[in-house]
Amino acid sequence: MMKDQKAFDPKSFEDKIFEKWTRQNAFSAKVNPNKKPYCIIMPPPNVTSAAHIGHAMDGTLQDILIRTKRMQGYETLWQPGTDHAAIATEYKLVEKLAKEGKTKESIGRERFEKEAWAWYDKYGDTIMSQFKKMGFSADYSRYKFTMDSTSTDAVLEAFIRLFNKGLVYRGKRMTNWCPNCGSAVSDEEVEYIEEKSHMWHIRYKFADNDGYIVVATTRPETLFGDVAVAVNPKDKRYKNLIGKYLIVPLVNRKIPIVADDYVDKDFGTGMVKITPAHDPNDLEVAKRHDLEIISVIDKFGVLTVQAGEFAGKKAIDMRDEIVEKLKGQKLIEKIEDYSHSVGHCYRCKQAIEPMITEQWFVKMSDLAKPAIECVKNGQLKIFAKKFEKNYLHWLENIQDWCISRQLWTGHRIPIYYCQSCGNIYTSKKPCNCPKCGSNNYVQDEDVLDTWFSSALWPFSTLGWPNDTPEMKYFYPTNVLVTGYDILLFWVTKMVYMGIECTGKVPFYNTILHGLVRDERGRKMSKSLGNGIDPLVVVNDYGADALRIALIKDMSLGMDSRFGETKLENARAFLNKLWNASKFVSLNADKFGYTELKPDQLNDIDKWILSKLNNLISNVTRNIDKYDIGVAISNIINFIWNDFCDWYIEFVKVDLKSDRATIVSSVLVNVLETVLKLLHPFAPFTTEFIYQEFCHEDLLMLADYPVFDNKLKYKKEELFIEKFIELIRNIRNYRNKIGIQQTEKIIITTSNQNFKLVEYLKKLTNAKDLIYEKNEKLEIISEIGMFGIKFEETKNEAKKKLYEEIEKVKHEISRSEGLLKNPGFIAKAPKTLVDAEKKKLEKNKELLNSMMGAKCE
RNA sequence: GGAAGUUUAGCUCAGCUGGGAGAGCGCUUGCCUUACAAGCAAGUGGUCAUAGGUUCGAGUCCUAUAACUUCCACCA
Repeated sequence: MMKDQKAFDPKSFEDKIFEKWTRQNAFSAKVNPNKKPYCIIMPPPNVTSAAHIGHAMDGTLQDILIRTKRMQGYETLWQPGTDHAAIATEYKLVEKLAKEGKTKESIGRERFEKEAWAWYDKYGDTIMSQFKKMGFSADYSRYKFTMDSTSTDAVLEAFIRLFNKGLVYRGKRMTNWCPNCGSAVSDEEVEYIEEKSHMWHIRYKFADNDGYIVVATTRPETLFGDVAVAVNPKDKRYKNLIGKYLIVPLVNRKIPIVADDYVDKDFGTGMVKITPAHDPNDLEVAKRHDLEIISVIDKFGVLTVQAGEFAGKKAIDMRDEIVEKLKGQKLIEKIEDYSHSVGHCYRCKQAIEPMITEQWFVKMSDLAKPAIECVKNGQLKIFAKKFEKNYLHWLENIQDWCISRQLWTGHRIPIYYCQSCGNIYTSKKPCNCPKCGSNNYVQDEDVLDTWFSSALWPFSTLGWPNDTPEMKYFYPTNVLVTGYDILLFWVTKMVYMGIECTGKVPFYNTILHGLVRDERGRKMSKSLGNGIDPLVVVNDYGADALRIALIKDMSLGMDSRFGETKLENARAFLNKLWNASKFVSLNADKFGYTELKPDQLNDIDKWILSKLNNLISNVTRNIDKYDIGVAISNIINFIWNDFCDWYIEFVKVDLKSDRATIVSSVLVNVLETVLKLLHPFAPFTTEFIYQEFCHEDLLMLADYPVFDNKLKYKKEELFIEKFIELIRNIRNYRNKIGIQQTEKIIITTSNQNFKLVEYLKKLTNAKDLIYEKNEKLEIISEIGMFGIKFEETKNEAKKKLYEEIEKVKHEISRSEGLLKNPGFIAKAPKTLVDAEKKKLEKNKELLNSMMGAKCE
């Protein structure tokens, strides 16, 4: 067991500990009216692939909160699940089928859906087993999936409610079309990428003479769809051209020159070709001028018959050929280099084609209002606060949400078209037309945007629309933890759908963390090959090291870097804890341990207990503020510095004395308390060590430590801090003058009342401490004057003393300057002025004694 | 074009409501001191991006500037 094991070896116990938790159902949540509920709904990872390091951080943060609250006596539910990610999954499935020489059409919708489910199950299982490896204490028995029956029921209910309220409508509008995915995508799913391209200046001849004008375009292949050329009405150059007609090159169609404010007369040539079928702005112009809409690119990105000889070929591939042809006809004025941003599908990275299609939309104006309000009035808080601006700005300017997707993966839209009477109706299950009773109906072919089901996730997982005990007890949930990158995609949707469907905000607090970048600060990506597999890390360093490395330097809303250095550091810390525990355990076996009795404690014991007590309040406060990185740093500093470097070193003295049982008891007490504080961060290691102390119960279900006023030993705490300073001074001093740490020295002091002799000797490696005044060198501390006996005076000693004197002199002049300043005396707080005066006095005394010390 | 964030030691980052610059890693020196060399002790290292301002006092508040990052919008 631990005592026989030289070093921390997480592989030897992690799986066993997890089994133990599982066997005791330690993760399971029940509706328990005797306890306060605390609930976190896990953001569902996409089933497109295994979990990555970002999920590891996201989950670690949630697990820390859940485990802390569980120990603090809340009934905690951490609700896990996964998301079907329609577009992304369909993309991967189609890719997979292509490798097998099939297409989705060739196997048909039914078989395709079967394939999809096999995929969902495979990755859902993979992700959950990864989460278990990382120690995430979610209630896996409640695993949900955005396509399972409960989620489907919620989706149908929500859709029908919105439809009946008139908040869902169908419209023929300009939408973002991904020719590669063969589907519309929402505004949020379009990613603008800066691309180097050209601006082609094309000549358009007049209909009635040989003259021409020049328009500039970045998309020459759309010219077949031109229905006008627009100029700004205020543009004097072209005023007399308005109303004249031009001929579209290559297709020889006659189009008018119109005037419209939309045109910027200073951009390009001040003339814009209007292609309403493939540009949202052009469409607006066309509407104003009652122009025809000519579609030249179809759903596959292929040119239509309108493109004449180019029809049937991919529009993007034909660009150069079209330009060549124009060149041949001397219709190209010039070609400029030009870089502009082009919309791309965020999944498949192909260029988006704006296209007029018929889609279903959710009307946003009414839904957005309460979602804005709840953040403004503080009902819903966003951490870090800076993101509230983004959130509000987004919702205040939101456009209607396109929710239909031309895919087979996802929830099929519950809309039916009666073939007999033309009625359009919605229903949870296929049913005869409610208007004419006909059974001749068809369901809409499209599926819903994945985010439609994700938007319902905080309550669909709890059983909504049914009035389940879970809904009553756990909803609204307490906190949502996710990356700031999906604040606008997802968080906003959950809020307005939550308020619309349940009348309540879905969660009170939102924590937004940053992205995990690689050690050099680069985004992790497949193309760079710098991605890190969490399971590989768990295998190499252990789950707890992974967790600590991920969150230690994290601050909310900021990207963080991650790599070997941090992992090694985290593992070193756990190894330190391991060895400290071994030390405590060995001594506990040898000397036993009891309840602490205050009258048996000396100043050093009180010091560590008081420090521990402070730690409890700091950690608790920081976790409540979601300063998770600060909280873990507090704990690490306490364990490594206060407990290991000082307290354990101090008590090595006591363990050889009749105080052995007393300090052994303090050691056990401090260790167990700190294990509890650390448990949410490093669950495996702490649980394992705790079990080594022969506990029947689980650490993860133990009571969380609370600040205890009785353990506040302010005086002793300060005194020992001074004592530690003294030891540091002596070590520093002897080091500077070249007496090695291993070499025994004799310390002298004039402080007859000094009681901590044995500790001082042990920690400075002194042979003896003798009472004697007027040493060659004096070390001043508030505890007294100490010196080191030398056989010879050394030059370094003189130098050192000189340096010290200079330092004190500097301090004196600083204090004097400050105290001479009338403004400071008048306006600074009294306590500060008094403290400064005291400091001055003390330093003057110190200087005197130093000047008195002689170096021969 | 609009907005937000960042800028502190060689590197990664802390620094709460303004009151003497911090940690870890790295580096230097000395140590296997019977829990731990994944360790111990000591040390080196910063005009807190720049310029102004408010204040008795500014890393901290205000105003500009610069660099980097991100989000939003997008003019053909």
